[in-house]
Amino acid sequence: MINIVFFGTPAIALKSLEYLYNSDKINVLAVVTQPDKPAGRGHKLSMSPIKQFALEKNLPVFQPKSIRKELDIQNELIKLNPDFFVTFAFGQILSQEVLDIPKYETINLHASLLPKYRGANPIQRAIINGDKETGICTMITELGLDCGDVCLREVIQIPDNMTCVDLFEQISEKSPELIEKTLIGLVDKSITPQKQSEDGVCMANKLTKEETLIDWTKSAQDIHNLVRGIYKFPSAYFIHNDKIIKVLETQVVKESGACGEFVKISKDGILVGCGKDCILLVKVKPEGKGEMFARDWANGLKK
RNA sequence: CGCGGAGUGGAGCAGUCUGGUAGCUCGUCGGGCUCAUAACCCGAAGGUCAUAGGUUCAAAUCCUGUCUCCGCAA
Repeated sequence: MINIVFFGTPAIALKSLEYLYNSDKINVLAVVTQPDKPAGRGHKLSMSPIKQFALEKNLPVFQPKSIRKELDIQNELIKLNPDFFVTFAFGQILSQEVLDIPKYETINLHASLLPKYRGANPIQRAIINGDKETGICTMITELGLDCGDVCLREVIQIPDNMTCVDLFEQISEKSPELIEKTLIGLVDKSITPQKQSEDGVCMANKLTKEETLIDWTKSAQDIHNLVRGIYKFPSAYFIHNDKIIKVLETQVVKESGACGEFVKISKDGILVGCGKDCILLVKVKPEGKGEMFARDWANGLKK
């Protein structure tokens, strides 16, 4: 039986926690997650999905504002005498003192094929950049950002119409087993962590507001990649009559037209000119409104 | 009590300020035109205007409460 403490916060890590909790080879001693925060409309205090699960299963929950600074929580973790720490989208940087607590290592799951896309936002970046494949890695956590030795990796294909929501889903599905295999492999020494190559290191930075605004002078393919890369959240958008219009679904069409102009409105949607080819807006979400077909939105516009 | 937008035939909207016949762009159905059509022409069906009260001769419209959806911000 391998004893672990699970560090995680958002929904993408939930299946992994659940899987490890149900595994007969793994024993989850406790869960560490971000503090409850006022979130959403109305600023209601809400807890992370990971905490909700932990409460349901009566697992001990720790919620440090900063795990590096809160020695009392560190001491509690030491008392648990864990073999591993497992981190997955925890959202805080650990210190060497924390990394030294578990008997073996601290294992992190990162959602890219390292050393590509180190950092905060590997999933959406892979789609925005038009990559044909990405993946997940388990790695030994070291002090630098996602620079530790890689234990296991799994490739995930990105078809042309995959959205980040689909990719999140796949990563969420595939991660649990990879983590379990990693833990077992490290204990029985069947896995030897490999150094990351220095070639191909690149960072996946957080998205800025400017990046999510559609630039119609770019190629239709680039815009399409942006739209599906940040589908649902935060969504690519443009401004029309001073309102934010989010774009949820598009298709690249081999036609030409002036950048940003509505070239044609048909039952399929709104065809907009781009730097290269045209992009067909299929589904949009105007500010203050729900998701709708672009064609329906066009119907209601004043002529 | 973070800021704000919205609920009107099946869809998207206007009408609300200034109370007085339910409107627009589509869709659906029927008919016409056409070799044909997602195009065009003619016609029809379909709405207790989110909900509960109040004001009024009269409320989609003014006042009060409730429910629901959404954008920003975090």
